[in-house]
Amino acid sequence: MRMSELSTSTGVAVPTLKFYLREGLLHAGERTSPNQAQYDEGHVERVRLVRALLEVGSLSVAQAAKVIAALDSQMPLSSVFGVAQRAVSIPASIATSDDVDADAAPSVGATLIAELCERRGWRVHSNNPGLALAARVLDTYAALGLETITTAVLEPGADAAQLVAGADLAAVASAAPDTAEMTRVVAVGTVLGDSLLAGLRRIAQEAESFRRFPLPEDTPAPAPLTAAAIAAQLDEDC
Amino acid sequence: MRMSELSTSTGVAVPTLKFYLREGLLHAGERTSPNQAQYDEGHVERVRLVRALLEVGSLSVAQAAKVIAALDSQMPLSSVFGVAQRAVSIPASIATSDDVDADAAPSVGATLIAELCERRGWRVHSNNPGLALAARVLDTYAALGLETITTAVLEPGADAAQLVAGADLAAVASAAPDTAEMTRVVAVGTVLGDSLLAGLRRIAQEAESFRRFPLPEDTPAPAPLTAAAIAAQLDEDC
DNA sequence: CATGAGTGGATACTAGCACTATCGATAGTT
DNA sequence: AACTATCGATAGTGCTAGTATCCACTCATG
Repeated sequence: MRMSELSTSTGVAVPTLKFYLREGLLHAGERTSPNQAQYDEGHVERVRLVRALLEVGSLSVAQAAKVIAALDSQMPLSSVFGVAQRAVSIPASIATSDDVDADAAPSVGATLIAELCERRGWRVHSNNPGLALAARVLDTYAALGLETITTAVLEPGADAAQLVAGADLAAVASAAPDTAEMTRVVAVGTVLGDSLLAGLRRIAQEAESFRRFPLPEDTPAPAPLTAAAIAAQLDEDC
Repeated sequence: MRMSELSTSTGVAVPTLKFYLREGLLHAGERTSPNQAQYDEGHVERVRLVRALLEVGSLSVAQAAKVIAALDSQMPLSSVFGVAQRAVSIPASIATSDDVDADAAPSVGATLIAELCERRGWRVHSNNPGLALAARVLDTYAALGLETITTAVLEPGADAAQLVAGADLAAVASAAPDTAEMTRVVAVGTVLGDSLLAGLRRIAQEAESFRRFPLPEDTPAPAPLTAAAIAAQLDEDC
């Protein structure tokens, strides 16, 4: 398979493929001569994976490159988990707000999260990116004077997280063991799982809101949901 | 309060504040003369909210502007919910993959999601952005040949979503009713909640992974977690 | 009341990101 | 031989989120 064929069969433009090659998102094809190469199904699959990470997982090219590198090197599964987790984390770097109290207290959020882990017996390394991510959100709630959200949401959120994490691990276990599929499940599941969960949350929010605040009976209930209606949404931007 | 004071008390540079004014993220100050204006606590709060949406919620300026506009207009709560939900949605626009079968079947993901809602009695409008978001992720799993993830994760994910959604609504209910705080809770909770959940998920994943695959007993267990260790992570980039 | 820092507003510029276009020297195809 | 396609390199594009600069003005201070 030549590059143009790779292009047409993935729907990605040739210059973009070259770009991915440069950036290490796509491994080089097999050389047949100094300036000619052959690509195969593996490349097609790889491109699809890359597009999934970029478009659906909304990773940056650099982040995706890290995930890809972790897949390619024969890393232990646990490391792939870590890399995938880290890839999705946010650049961070909130400017240390100058006016705020500078006493050495290590931020409300950090304390709450540490306590949460303690309470639940969650053993994690202190470099787990989720710790900082969650702590920052809680700090932000506090900074906005909305700690009411924290109290209402933290415990149920932890329950939910535990539930999903169990399923995540089950997904890994259900993959053909020892194969490359296993690492792909870890990477893809970790990266795209956030989006899936976010989507389900939005649906559940609206459903729950209808449950709690039923419409006045004269308002028409939302039309029953069809797959076609959802598919229609897939074709347009927001 | 003048602009420079607003700047120092929020840690945001003056030109950036001007930029936010231009983009409608920040309402104009009270004029005292043709080219002079006064700002107050409301502006400080607003800037903090904006920074939270941008940095922690990682919204774009345009998305944040929509959320802000929803807060400012006296919208019904339910609409604010919708706007906030929509603001977090992803640009979408996956190129309709040319090679894939073009029979009118409305995508695996859409079908799965529609069935899920049916099964659980979730009543939602078909324009709920979560529907397309979740459906797209499922489609991506399928396109990558990883429907094993779907089967392992969809139901627990829905359980988790229900749990969080309940808490989200409880958070709204716990805010002082009728005040502007309520709408702020909706907006902030919706936008930042995704990040919180993502963080908790990463923590739970690692904890669960330790639970399922205990370390060989010679490996040292991770050091017990302290708030300070988490706070340390907050200060660096990835 | 002069002076200099600060202000609002407009316009222009910048860095980073994810491509996209073009070029020259080959290589395969007809 | 003619023509298209390819590799690799370099340069350019469009978008986003700010920065920087300029201007006319104004306010606080000396």
